Amino acid sequence: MKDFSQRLIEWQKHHGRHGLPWQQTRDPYSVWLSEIMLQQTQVSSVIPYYQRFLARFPDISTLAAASQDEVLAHWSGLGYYARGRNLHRAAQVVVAQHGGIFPSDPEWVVALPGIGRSTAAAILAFSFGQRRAILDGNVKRVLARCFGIAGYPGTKAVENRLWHQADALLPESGIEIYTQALMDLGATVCTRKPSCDDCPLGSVCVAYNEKRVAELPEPKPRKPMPQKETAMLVLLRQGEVYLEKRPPTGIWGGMWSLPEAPVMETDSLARFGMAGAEVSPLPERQHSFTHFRLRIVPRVFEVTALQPGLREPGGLWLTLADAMGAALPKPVREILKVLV
DNA sequence: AAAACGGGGTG
DNA sequence: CACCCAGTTTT
Repeated sequence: MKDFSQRLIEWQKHHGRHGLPWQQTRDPYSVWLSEIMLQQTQVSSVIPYYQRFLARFPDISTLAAASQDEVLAHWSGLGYYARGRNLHRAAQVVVAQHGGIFPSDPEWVVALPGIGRSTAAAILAFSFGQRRAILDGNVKRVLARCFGIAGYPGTKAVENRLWHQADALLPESGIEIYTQALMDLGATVCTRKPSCDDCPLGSVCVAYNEKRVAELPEPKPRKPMPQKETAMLVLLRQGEVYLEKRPPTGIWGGMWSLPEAPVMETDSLARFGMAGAEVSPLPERQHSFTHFRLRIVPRVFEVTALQPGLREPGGLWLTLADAMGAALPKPVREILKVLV
């Protein structure tokens, strides 16, 4: 598709990103370093790290000979330290297996730790001018929209179609500027909230012309989160409420919370060595965690008797005011708020 | 709070 | 192969 690549290349000349440090070189090691650092990290954050890193480790052999500690020290602040560890290990592989020369065979490149198919293609295109397709998150978005490719790009079938398109679209020449254009368009125009007015593909983009820009690419299908439920006991006695400290790890680790009981349980008070009467019910609430949703059924009791000598480890009677000053999970705070 | 990210690892 | 993960930023 000449139209596609030519539009991108023309657009790149005026609207793409130019003059970045790693665009001034074809040294494979420098290009490699930039591609790794740019994974999940924005250009502006990468630039100072890239320059410091190259100053200290100017070539693959120097990097391979360094200690992991020193490599990670130069990565410190960039995040995703597995990238730094993989880069370091890969440098040692390049020294051991390729005499310190970065390989130009894609099979060898993808075999290096931290380099997948797309990253390998980017490195080989930018450093050796090889005509290879990239397919990162940005490019997936551009292609899914431009060619109206439905389905979640994380599935093999959709990904295969995207790779096939990406391959078919490659220009005969100008792979470097074209590859950079795809990345830049995806990063600056064809974003999740795209600026289609500024897009050179507007007239050919299926999603744009069918007004499906917001629907493509399709998001990952979410499995319905497990729904759990618990009763939270609001135990009141002489104007005080009973709180207990949660275990240090897990949900709400180390925070102060209300004692919990199965929603069905009828004599929950007995488990706490107390007697009393249940009073007005409070409204239920839903709380969402990363991995499940929790239906919270608050149950309020006026406690009239404490088992003598009761020692609840981690339990504490607090005035409502003091309780509200403690480290409470949000739903607990909201339950207590209606009582003050 | 939830989605996205690229590579790696698991079943 | 489909799926999940760790660790982080963005929405």
